[in-house]
Amino acid sequence: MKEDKRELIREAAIQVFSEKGFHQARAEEIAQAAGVAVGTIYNYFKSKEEILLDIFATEFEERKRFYEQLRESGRSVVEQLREILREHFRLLEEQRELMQVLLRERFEPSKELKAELARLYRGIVGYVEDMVRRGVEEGWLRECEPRVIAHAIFGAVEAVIACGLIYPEEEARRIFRAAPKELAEFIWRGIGREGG
Amino acid sequence: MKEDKRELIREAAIQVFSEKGFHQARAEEIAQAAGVAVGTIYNYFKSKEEILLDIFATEFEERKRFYEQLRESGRSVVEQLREILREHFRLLEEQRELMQVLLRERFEPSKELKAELARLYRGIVGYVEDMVRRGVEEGWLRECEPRVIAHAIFGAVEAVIACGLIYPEEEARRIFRAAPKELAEFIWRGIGREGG
Amino acid sequence: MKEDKRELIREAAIQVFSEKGFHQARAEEIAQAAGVAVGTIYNYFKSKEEILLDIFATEFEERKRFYEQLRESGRSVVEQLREILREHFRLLEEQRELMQVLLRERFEPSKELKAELARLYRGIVGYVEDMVRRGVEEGWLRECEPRVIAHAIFGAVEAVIACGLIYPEEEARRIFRAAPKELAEFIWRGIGREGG
Amino acid sequence: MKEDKRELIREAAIQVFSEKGFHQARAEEIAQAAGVAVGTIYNYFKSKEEILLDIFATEFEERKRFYEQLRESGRSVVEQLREILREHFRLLEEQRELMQVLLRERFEPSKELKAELARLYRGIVGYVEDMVRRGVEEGWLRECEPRVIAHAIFGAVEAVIACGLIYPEEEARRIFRAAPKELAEFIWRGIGREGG
DNA sequence: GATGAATGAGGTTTCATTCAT
DNA sequence: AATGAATGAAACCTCATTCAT
Repeated sequence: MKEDKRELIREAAIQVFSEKGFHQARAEEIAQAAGVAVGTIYNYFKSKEEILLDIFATEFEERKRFYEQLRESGRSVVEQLREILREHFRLLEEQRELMQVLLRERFEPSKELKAELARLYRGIVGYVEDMVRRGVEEGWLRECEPRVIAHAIFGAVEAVIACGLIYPEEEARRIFRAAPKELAEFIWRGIGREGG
Repeated sequence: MKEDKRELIREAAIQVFSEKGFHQARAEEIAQAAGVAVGTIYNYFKSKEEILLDIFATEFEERKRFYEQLRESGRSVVEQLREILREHFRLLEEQRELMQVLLRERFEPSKELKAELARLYRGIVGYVEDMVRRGVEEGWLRECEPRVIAHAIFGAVEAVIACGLIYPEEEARRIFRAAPKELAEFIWRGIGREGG
Repeated sequence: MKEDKRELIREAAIQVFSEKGFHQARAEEIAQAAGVAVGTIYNYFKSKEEILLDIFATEFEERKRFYEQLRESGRSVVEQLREILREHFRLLEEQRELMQVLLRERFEPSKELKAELARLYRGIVGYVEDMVRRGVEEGWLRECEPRVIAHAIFGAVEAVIACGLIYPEEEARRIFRAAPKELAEFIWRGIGREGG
Repeated sequence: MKEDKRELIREAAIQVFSEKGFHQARAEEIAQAAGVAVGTIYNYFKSKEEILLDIFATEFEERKRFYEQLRESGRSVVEQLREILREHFRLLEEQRELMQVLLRERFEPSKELKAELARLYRGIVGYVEDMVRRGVEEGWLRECEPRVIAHAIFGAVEAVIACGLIYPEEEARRIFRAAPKELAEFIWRGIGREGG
């Protein structure tokens, strides 16, 4: 019950942040979107910043679990990559607004958030990096700098996702339909063993 | 002379925006960084937003010229891609702060900026898209969705650049040294004709 | 039973008011200190202000009784004064926190409280004033303006008590030990008949 | 010019603080009383608290100078005491509102102010304490605890001054007229050498 | 053109009080 | 009677922008 209200506020915040961006989002708007009074927000979160941080933490926690399950699934690296892309774009369709927030506020430079966001972000990219490193060690992937490549992969995916912020609804949808296959191909060729 | 002062303010704004982010940057700070009074800023720019817009416009204008020259240089698509990456990372070293601003505020959703930024951004990616499309038509590149791939390329590069916001100075530099070659390889394999 | 709870809350309020002052004291803190829920406070008091008022009223009522008993005790004015000082400093040791509240919030100017506090305060000083007036009439004390002198006596005592708010614990205790005798001497010489 | 505005705001704050008390005084009211906009206050003071602190510091600085001049005036201790009382009551008539603020907010318990106010307050009482101590050493005053007596003197004076907060205007004025002589007598007898 | 003091709308957060359980 | 989550008015302070000098 108590957590329901907190969740309610978090969802409302995601919606408002995605529309206006973190700094433009007023506490009053979040409250309205959640159907509660302004004061109620502060019964569940210490500050507006804490809501954003909570959104990141929750989401990254979930991705972390996803990556860990994947890692232990015993599937091939190619399949793991495909799975990651599929999951990313599934989230994108289902939680478009959340994704927008994660994308936009990623580099939020306010002192208190910066360190924490960077930590969470690095954590996630770290999974891809590990995967690539193991792929190279096990001979599935060509020689490369796993950290650079991990960021490149992440960036490629995110940039395509960001089309949702840039192109009109219709065009965005067209892009998203083609994206998973295109990206998988692009990434696989980019790092796969020649002739693999 | 008149343009010197405007330029001075723009440079100062880049510096402050890169440190604090657009919304955290106070007009007073920009004025101080520029060595002028606050009022002076408003003799050259209508608002804080207009400075950001100007930064984007100027930078994108420059890139546009660069891409156009490149397109008419008659070089092969591979070489053009290499050249683009080289240029990107050159800018990154020389104008780290500017790049940070461009990255961070890209999705700035404020009403007035959004449309304009989207237009500028699409313009730039459009060049890569065109290049890829021609590459495919001319048989240099494999069959693909040029728009998706263009964004993927762009995103891959930007994500690696963004490492500068995430990793400590030392680590970032290490990444940047390896990045151009790694990325060129990644992208080229990703879109090149098999056996190309 | 009912009064026990009200008393419990009053005691808690004294403690919190003495630590933070009336305006800095939050209802939640008082509730916590009393070991009840916030709502319970409002079952016994109409408002936070009413608690403060009740603290003053209760305390002043008690002092009033003390002064009346003293007046009817038939003791000499000198002895009555000594008794008052003794009582004051006894209270100070026993109810340091209460005394701090009485001192600090005495001039609390909020509309509803002001008149009432002034009335209570004047009532108390009035006893000393009466005592001094009778002392003069009966020839025990020198000619003087009883009202001015009554306030002076009261002030002298309170200022010494206030040392507890100003000096560190240790120093305050040292002062308090010497205070009753010093003050009695000071006041007695100040208003006694010469050569008395 | 610049200091004029700061002074203007300080005066306005004294007026509002004296009417409503520090915590009840809203920044907006102070601004209105000063005939400036709210923001202007914050161009001259970091916070509302800083205004109060500034009022204390300025006033105490002035008193410090007064005490130091007095100390070096070579006058007898009796005369010095009379002079202090005269000055106190002169200020009271001229700057009734300021005195109310100094009295009321003296024990303000907010963390940041408390230490500073206590320091300033102790500084002032310290002068009286020194004077009494020298009086005792030089044989003008009877044996006593100078610190206790200094606070008693201060308190006696302040309590009489506080009548201005408690009694109606007319009655207060009547008290103030009699007060300096009465208090001087009271204090002098209280600490003077017998038969002095 | 340059200045920077003044402006005041607007934002976040607090907290006394209520009321359904 | 007791609870404590919800309320929302109110307060402090910020800062983009203006304009008289």
